[in-house]
Amino acid sequence: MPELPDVEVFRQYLSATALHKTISRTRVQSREVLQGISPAGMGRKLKGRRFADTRRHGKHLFVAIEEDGWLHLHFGMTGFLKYHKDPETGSAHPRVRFLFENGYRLDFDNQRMLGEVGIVDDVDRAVERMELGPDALDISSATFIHRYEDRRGGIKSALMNQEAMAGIGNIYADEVLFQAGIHPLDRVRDLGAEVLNDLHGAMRRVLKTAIDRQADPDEFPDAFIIPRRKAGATCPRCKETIKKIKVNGRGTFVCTACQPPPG
DNA sequence: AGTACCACCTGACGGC
DNA sequence: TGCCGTCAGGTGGTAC
Repeated sequence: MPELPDVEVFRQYLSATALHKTISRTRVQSREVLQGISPAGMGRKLKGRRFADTRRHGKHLFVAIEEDGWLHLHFGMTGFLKYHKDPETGSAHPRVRFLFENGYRLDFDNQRMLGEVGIVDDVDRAVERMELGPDALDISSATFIHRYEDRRGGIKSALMNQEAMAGIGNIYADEVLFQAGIHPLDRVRDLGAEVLNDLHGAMRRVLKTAIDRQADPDEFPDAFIIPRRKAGATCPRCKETIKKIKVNGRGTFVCTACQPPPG
């Protein structure tokens, strides 16, 4: 699930639920997801402290630990957060749990364990170390054009490259390209500054709309292609049949009428 | 610099 | 019902 809009919704959720509450203990159910810290180390770092603030960069979420560093959460393909009180109705795969003195807990659920939980001292340095590009909602049109105009290769893989720009994954890349009327296999170099500028605008609109709708495809506008990610669905714009292709090994949905394939 | 392919994990789904 | 291949909204390594 988690691309930029999903992680932004997680950030807002955590901010609304788990900030400023004293942590009584942590429970690590699957230590494979811990990065660079032991379960005991995690417990020592958090016990008796409170989460104080949140930041997001691309698909990464950071949670300030009162006066001492940041919790770093990365969700992989299957992660989400759940703040709840009842151990019975909690999440199905809670890999790490943060228990609060008020009886609630925040679960880091991560079915496939492709996510990561760690501690970092400084968010900016962590972003630098992971070699993440500018956040897709922060990047200006000028920087966007600058970073892409000389790239070789296809536009979809470029949008998904987290070093070029952070936050876009397989699903939202398809949506952004659909909204911009650009085929995922178009060569970046052939697009030109004007088209890149349009693409940047389409990207901002898609991301903001998705966040407005809580990243819930059921709430997306009719003009979005995300809720129609299945072979044989019809294009919301022209009613042609949506095609499924592979781009860099990833399932990719296109309307070849609205997104003409490269020559 | 890009891409193709495999790997990491767990689970759902369709075909036989 | 059971087994099997395939696929999945992420990322990293390696080989070309």
